Amino acid sequence: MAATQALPTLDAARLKIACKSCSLFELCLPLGLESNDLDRLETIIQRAKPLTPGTHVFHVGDPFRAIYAIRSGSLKSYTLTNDGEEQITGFHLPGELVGLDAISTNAHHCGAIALETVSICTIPFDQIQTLSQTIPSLGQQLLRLMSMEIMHNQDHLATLSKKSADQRLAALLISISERYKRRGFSESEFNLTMSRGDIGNYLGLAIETVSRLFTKFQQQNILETQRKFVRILDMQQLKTIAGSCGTAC
Amino acid sequence: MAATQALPTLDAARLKIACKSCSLFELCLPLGLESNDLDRLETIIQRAKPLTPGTHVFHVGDPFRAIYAIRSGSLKSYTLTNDGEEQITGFHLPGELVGLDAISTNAHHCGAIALETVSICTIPFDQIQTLSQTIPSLGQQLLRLMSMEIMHNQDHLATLSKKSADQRLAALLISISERYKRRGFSESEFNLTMSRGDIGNYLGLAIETVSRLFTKFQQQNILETQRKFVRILDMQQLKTIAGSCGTAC
DNA sequence: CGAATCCTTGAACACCTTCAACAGGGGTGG
DNA sequence: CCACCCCTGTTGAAGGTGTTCAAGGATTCG
Repeated sequence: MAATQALPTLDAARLKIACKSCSLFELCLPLGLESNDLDRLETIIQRAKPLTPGTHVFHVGDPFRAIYAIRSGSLKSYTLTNDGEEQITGFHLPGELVGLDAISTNAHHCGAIALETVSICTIPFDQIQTLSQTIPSLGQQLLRLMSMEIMHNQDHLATLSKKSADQRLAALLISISERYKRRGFSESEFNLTMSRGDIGNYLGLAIETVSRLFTKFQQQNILETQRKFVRILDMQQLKTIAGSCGTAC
Repeated sequence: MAATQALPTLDAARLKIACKSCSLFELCLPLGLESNDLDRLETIIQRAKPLTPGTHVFHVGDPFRAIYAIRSGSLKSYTLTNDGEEQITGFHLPGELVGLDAISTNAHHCGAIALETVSICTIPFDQIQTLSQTIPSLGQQLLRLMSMEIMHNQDHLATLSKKSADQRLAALLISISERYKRRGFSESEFNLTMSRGDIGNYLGLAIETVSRLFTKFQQQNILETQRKFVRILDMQQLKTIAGSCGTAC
């Protein structure tokens, strides 16, 4: 059972500060694991050098070997449409997993690119599967995370299908704000790590429309922006715009 | 509604002809299972009376107890937007699983409604999890099916984000055609089980737009339609419209 | 047979896109 | 350090695609 071999002290130290002391613990794959199971998970996790902005974590079509958790920084994931255009499917913050869509085909259907300097935990999939057989809660957490991804995609799908441009941008800003908040950062001030073009691509809008919306929100005193920096001045109104459901949400 | 009479011998027979002889075997959850493992899976699968059109398989917010496989007929699944509107997230044919999005929250995020008379296999989730611990390939197949759902949602997301109304309807018709074909039905003639309103809702278009597109495709001799019946006359052109990538796809 | 529902068609309008030009940083090289 | 260039982002005007509003036709079901 304890395949964990004695490790050099340096590695042990590095591993020790890994998942157990990671502030993202409760958002990430290890959630729900016992301490000793966590130790076993940590032995299979690989932590490489940070990636520089614009670097691929994996490309579309790459063979599927691992899933990836973000330790710090942010990513965008994208698919290619059949005429070769990029469709951004999500922006990912620390604690989130990417690469889950590759399980069924054994090849990455999405690509993932660093939006800023990013630290990644690489988790080889065959080893997760092996571990899951003796750590049921690991497999369960993997299922939960995949289910969350399905839910999130469905929400975004509804956004693209039904909402106006204003609503879409408001919803994105709120989503980013809430995710930063959960990670202990300011919910009202942050730097967008993605370009206007990325935002437009993700929201199904032209880049010019996104730009105009930022201007408009600023004129309405909902936001204050300087290029990538955003300060939310009126969260309530932003939520009203996003949800268009009066005061309740 | 009517009393579910216990018919022991009939039930036993019905269970016996279950997954092993089901024509959907290779599309569904049992794929990849050994014969004896399949027997064990079949003991937990519940097969109730067919549902009548318009009946819910499960509602939004229902506690999560099981996932559901379609034996015959078709379903639509939908989420509710925060202002209470229905957003259809998918149309489902025999062999497909629904309810996978509920795993993370233990409550159904989507609802599912029968579009016609539908036979359902109910697979209690706690029992799948128990079984998966001794049948690894069952857990793997579940992961694969969830991954496929993620991929499918991402494709649809790209459709809503980038494609024109013509492209969206063409893509949907091709998707339905291909899925019928894989199940041994005609790829060029079928009955749409969903309404124009459902199609519009799914594709992010007004019902009037959908209606006009059907008229247009008919005038272009791509389709022949009589209300819900569709005959595809020019599959090649339909694919060209959907993909807008010349002759290749 | 009538009512209700679903679908179709027409016309005006709105929203967002496209095209075009310009502004403003950030980096590089002189 | 400044000038220059490139890239990103902003702004304006025109145009198109799909929506909305409105009315009429078809089908189903009681």
